[in-house]
Amino acid sequence: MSSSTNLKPISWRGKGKAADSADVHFNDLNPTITYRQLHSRNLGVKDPLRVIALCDSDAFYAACEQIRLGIDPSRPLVVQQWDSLIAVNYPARKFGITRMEKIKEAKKKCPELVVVHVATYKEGEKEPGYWENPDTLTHKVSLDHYRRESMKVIRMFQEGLPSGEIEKASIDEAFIDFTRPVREEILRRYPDLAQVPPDAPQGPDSPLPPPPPIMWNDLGTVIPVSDLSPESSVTNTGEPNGHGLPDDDNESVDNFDDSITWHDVALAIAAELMGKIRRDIHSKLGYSTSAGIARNKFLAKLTASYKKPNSQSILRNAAIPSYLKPMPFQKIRFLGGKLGKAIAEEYEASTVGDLLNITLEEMQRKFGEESIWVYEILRGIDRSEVKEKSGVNKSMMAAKNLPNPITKPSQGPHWIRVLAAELALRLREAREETPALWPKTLVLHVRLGYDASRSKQAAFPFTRDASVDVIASAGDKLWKELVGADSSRTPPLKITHVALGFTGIEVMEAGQRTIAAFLKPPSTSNQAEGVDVSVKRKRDSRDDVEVTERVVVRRKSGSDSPTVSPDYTASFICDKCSKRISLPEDLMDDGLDDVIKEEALEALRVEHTDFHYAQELSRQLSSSAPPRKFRPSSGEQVATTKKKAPQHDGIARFFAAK
DNA sequence: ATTCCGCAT
DNA sequence: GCATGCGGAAT
Repeated sequence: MSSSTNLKPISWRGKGKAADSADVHFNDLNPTITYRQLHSRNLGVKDPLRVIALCDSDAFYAACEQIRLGIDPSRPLVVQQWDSLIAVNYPARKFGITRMEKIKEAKKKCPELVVVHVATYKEGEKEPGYWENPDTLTHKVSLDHYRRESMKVIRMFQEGLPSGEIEKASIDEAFIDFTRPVREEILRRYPDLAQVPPDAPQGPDSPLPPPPPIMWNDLGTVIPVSDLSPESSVTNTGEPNGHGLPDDDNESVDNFDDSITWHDVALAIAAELMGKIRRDIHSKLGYSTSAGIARNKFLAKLTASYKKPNSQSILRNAAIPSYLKPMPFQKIRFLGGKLGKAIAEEYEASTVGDLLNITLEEMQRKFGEESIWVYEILRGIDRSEVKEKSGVNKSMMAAKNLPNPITKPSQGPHWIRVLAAELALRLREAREETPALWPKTLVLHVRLGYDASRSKQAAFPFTRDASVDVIASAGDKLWKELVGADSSRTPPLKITHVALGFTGIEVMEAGQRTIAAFLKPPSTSNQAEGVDVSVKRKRDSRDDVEVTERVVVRRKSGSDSPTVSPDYTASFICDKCSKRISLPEDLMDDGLDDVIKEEALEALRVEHTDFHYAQELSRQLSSSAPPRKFRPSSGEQVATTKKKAPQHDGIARFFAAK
């Protein structure tokens, strides 16, 4: 009722401004493709040959455990977290087992069910493990294994598609932009199309010749053009199907061969490529996947759920209207929540078809300007791009609900230590992949009693060896600031949730990365020893310039006396800033090859020069964007910002000897 | 910077 | 539910 009035419209995801819906392009399901369009490279979301796929793993957590334990994939298996289930594989679904069910019930439905409890951190342990009887009072869930497996899958996408953009959308799914690889393949298969025929009536703007016929048979399930039954898209039969790929079958392979378009050819090629990668993933890693292939992200996502598990579905443009019409719109991404509910109530609607006669103006009046996004989605239009996200998250959080709430401030450090152990491990592993990964801040969240929650953040020291101790003590400090140390307080302390996390995690770019490549990775076996090079960033009040101090911290772990004055042999003096620029000292010990040192020094020199150049640019330029290599990876600009120096002004900063 | 919210898997 | 992750917005 009135609750729908003050609804915050969902965020506008498309880049551009709101479309004039007279933008015929997106409405045209059968555009004529010209040579110019085929040869063009940068049509973006308006590319008439755009092809996007969404590929996700079937019951991913369950599959992870099944593979880890070498269990026959046809056996019913669930993943348990405390008393409930967080994943149910397809064989188990056949017994009617669902998530959000108690293990008791599940076992009753299927006595031979394999139940695996998710790994947990035990207090004091540095690594998670699969313990006998994990207790929510003393243990903390670890999803590390799933993250690691997820990365393996993502890597296979990336390797299988050097020219395609990959957006990791969640732990078990990724969007893939096939537009470019498909175009390359079209030109490879039909080389004649590379040239505009001399007799083409309108030169490059002439339409392509008629497309070749398509053999869909092994490419996946083609969503039929005329099937109006909602059942087909909703039901999940959960066929027994642990084994081979592909299992796709087309009920109606061909009652549309005369209507084949070049976009269908593009879809078919994408399906071929997608199938190859999926088979590869299955044979190399063991995971079965499902994919949807269509002209944009939203349709790809919807299409992926057409048939699961272990299959792929293809949505031809011609089938879009009939596929969408009976679709319950609350299944659509971003319409699963409040907005979807409000719309359903407002118009007493449940399917996309029910909403098709609501005009744009009407919707905007009720739900705000931005509901054009909804209006378009209902018509199969989605202008959002596949944004390259290789899997390095911008934040990393470890959280714990406390069924047994903390009542005394002194209990904080215990859980903080557990969370810190997880963060340390995760950061270390992330850096095995991407050495040049640097978290900027550490945040501590706590929830008090019912609803109130507070958080506190602080800069995290720049250190390559972010050990449990470093993280935990930084966390403890935040805890003190947040909770205080006094155990006597007005409303008695009652903390039901603690979370510790890194934010602002960034990958160093080009020049910087070359340096990072030379950094010795922290010893994985014994990370308690070693030298931390941390840097304090301080503001110099006088001239508003950032100064840095180099701080060498020696960690405990028995043995050795602190080494304090490193011997800087490999260094140079920059004639621009007349600073001595040195290689990190830990590169200098353990008899590193001189040649390598030289290369590292050279990389450092290049990087340092780049740094000055970037500064130069940021001073001079105001209009044009800086070259990519000088931009922080997260996308904030360097050149256009008012700040005196780019955020990563440097590794130089960290390595410059005073 | 902090505190929310809402969305999603 | 739980454990995450993301982005936006109000303060």
